[in-house]
Amino acid sequence: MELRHLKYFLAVAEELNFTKASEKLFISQPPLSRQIIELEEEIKARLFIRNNKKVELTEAGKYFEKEVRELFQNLERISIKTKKIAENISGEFRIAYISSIYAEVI
Amino acid sequence: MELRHLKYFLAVAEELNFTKASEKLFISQPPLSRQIIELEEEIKARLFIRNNKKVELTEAGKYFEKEVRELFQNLERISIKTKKIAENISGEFRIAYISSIYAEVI
DNA sequence: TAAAAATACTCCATAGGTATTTTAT
DNA sequence: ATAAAATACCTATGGAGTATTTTTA
Repeated sequence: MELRHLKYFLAVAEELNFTKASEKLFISQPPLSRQIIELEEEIKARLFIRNNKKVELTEAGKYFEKEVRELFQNLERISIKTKKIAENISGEFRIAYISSIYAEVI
Repeated sequence: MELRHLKYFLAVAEELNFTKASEKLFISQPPLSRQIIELEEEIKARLFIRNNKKVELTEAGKYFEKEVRELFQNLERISIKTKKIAENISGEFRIAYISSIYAEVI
């Protein structure tokens, strides 16, 4: 499983239409279908019902969507905070340096 | 960013040695180094210090490791529960079917 | 019969491999 | 002098595209 699978899943869960979701993702429909099938095979759970012309989320799919949305939000939050920590380290260093009576602005 | 990047990051964070981590991941060292650099570029934070022969986590890297570990645990939990829900749905259906007075064991 | 998903292939981008260089002790 | 990461380049797996078939309402 890769984040790609999860991202594609969210697009289909939102559009409930593989063709529309593929356009939104700027890929064609067949690879999108394949990635979703791969995901369903990997987690061993059917996520969509493609019975009656319209695509629906299964109960498992509904749960998965909610959780995967949170997971992406988490990842975003983690990435931003990691960047902030990296900046703060150099930030603190810069302040300490400037606060020296020998400091020059460079 | 893909889960691959995060998985590789955790391996290096654990081994603190790119060569050993690459062996553990069954890939060679150069692609591992590249994937880690890609990750650092994407989140715009240096995760490792490769100064003095030994690899160390930066402060940002330490935070990122902790959070990414949790993220993977979450993903595992989500996947398992999704599978359980999918099984329960068919499980309930089977019970409902068998409970019918017309039911046959098939 | 029409709209959309699945299948069958082809192509190509990039993950991964090999060889080598750089770096730091 | 050595151990390990980075760089350069090559290979090949699998993600994405195109054409077509299948499905079901």
